[in-house]
Amino acid sequence: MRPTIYDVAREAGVAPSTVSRAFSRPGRVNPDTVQRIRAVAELLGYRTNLLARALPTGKTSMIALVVSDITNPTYFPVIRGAEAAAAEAGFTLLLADAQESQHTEREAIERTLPVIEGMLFSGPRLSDTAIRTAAQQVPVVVLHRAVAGVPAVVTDNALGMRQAVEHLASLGHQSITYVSGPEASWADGERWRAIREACAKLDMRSRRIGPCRPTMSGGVSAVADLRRQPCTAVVAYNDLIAIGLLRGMAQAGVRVPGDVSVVGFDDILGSDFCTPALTTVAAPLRALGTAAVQHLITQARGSTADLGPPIVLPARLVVRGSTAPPGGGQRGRKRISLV
Amino acid sequence: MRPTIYDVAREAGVAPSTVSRAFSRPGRVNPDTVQRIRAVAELLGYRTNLLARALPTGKTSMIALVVSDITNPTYFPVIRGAEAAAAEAGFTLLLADAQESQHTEREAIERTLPVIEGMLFSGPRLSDTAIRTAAQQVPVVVLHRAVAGVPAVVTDNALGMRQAVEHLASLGHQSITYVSGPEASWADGERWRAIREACAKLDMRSRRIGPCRPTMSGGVSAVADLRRQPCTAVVAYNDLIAIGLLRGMAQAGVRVPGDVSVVGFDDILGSDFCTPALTTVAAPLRALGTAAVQHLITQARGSTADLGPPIVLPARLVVRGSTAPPGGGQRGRKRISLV
DNA sequence: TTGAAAGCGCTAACAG
DNA sequence: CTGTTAGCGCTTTCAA
Repeated sequence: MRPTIYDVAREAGVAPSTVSRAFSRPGRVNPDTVQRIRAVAELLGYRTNLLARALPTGKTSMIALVVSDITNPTYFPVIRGAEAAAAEAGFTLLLADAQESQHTEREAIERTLPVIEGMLFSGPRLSDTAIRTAAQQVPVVVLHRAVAGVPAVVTDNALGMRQAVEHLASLGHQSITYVSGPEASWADGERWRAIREACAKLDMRSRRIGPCRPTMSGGVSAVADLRRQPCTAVVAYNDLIAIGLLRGMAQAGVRVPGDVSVVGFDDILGSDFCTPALTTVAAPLRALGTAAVQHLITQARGSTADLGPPIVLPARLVVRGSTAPPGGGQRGRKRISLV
Repeated sequence: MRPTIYDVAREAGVAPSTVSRAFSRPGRVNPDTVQRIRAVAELLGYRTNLLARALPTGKTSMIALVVSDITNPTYFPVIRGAEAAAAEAGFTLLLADAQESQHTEREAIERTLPVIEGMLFSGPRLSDTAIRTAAQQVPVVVLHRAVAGVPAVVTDNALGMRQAVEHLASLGHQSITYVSGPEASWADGERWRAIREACAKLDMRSRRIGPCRPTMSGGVSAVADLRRQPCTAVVAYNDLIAIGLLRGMAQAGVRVPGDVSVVGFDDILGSDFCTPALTTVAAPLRALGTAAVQHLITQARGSTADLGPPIVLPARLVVRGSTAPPGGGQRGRKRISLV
């Protein structure tokens, strides 16, 4: 059996409550006593049972991360960042996958709610109200999306897209086609708006096609649409779509970046494997995870819940091989980067 | 406040213990009473507090997955599979990252041990004895590695490598160079041995270079070694190395698969993005995760711990564009697959 | 089949 | 600063 505070108390010749104090608020105990208790505990291999502690206090040292679809490579860096930040703060991360289903997402909430001190939603499919309801029961932070009244951490989509547009402009492109993602997506709206505005400012034309499933095959099938109304530069909702475009174009004999330049969004793993390597707006995915966890823990432990506006993390353009001046033939090929 | 069994008991006009029974062993309660209790519970929005249940029973419905390095894309599908299987069985998954550090891995174990019903290790860096020690305290399943006396789920490395060798043989290659992974890796040993044996059987020569960090840059730097002793076919320890090789060779002006064929292992996300798309041994990553969780839960809930031999899951070769007959010049290019 | 009572390991008042 | 005394919400004997 695992030793308990009672075992330690007996060995150390103190009351159980003193042992408890020695671990939870060492300041309130005689330093010598703490020493002794620590020593005995060490000897016996005692470790406080977080579960038992949680019952009276409600402090479980656990937070849950609910991702809308664990299959989406975008979320992996987020998970990593969240895990790292949680571990650093002494928290354990529960991972739940909503599998793109509102029902499953609700289930996950119900199941973990009594066990956790806070909940992170990455790309939730839930309605704003559903999220607000959850937020009333437990501290919540939403990622990749802004929900009024709920703390959020998001990518600076506008900043990223502006850089993409400026990059294309500087290469000499006159117009941009945006291949949009899921219709209901908050991020999609933001990205498209940013492109339109940036184009307007630079006297470029902008056009939008889609919506398009945010997957590689979604991108492949968007190529047909794209060829119907040719253009020299396309920006995709995300990397998966962009890579699909690359694929589809290669098949169709369209050269990238010779005939058309392609820009992605996210900088997922693999966006530098493809040929040509993808020029893309790198979202601060890992940082999003860390920031969200920190925000959540502050909220959970801190007294006042002054949420403030969403935390916006900067995105930055990574120029690789898929963009070049219009009509540049093979010229862009040399840009393939090894990073 | 969340309703408790006491609230339900009062409303339903029964004793709290009866409510408890109604949920934990409905068989031992009058069906009508169960009905009534269920109804009241539903009405009040009661859900049993897993934490509180866990204290007296030790059944937390949680299992931990400790991955050696959450950064490694190989583990993504494993995590997915594990999460899915856990959720299906009504378990919640705790995720911990050992960050390639034995110390962190130990910490994770210590921290989660009292909270969980079982523990999964994916590619642990711990010694066999350390793992066995953990296995004495709580049900354990190890992935990607065989540890005597501890249940394990592994890839059929030999089967996979045999297919790779046969494929290369059928293309007409006479010898194979294996670019090995981390020295201490159990899987590396298995893979190299399988190649040697398969080559011997087919009258092919085999050679091994490395060890090599299992990363893309590891692969890039292995190219120098490779060029010192030219060959027509190379098999890499994993996809990351293989993709690095592709990169390094492209830079060095070596054509793949024209001048040399390359085969990877794992079939990670992105191995089909690269150019040429990588021929690789697809490890049953997702299945590994699911199987491990199922095995673990059986063990945790089942009475007798008859572990038996490791569960071995089949691997299969996925032929894409990076392999072709030796001296085939550009011939292989057409093989690029879209899948 | 049901109720009463004790306790899981820990914390949190409240005295001393 | 430390000991005593109640619980946290649930399960589990033990009687009835």
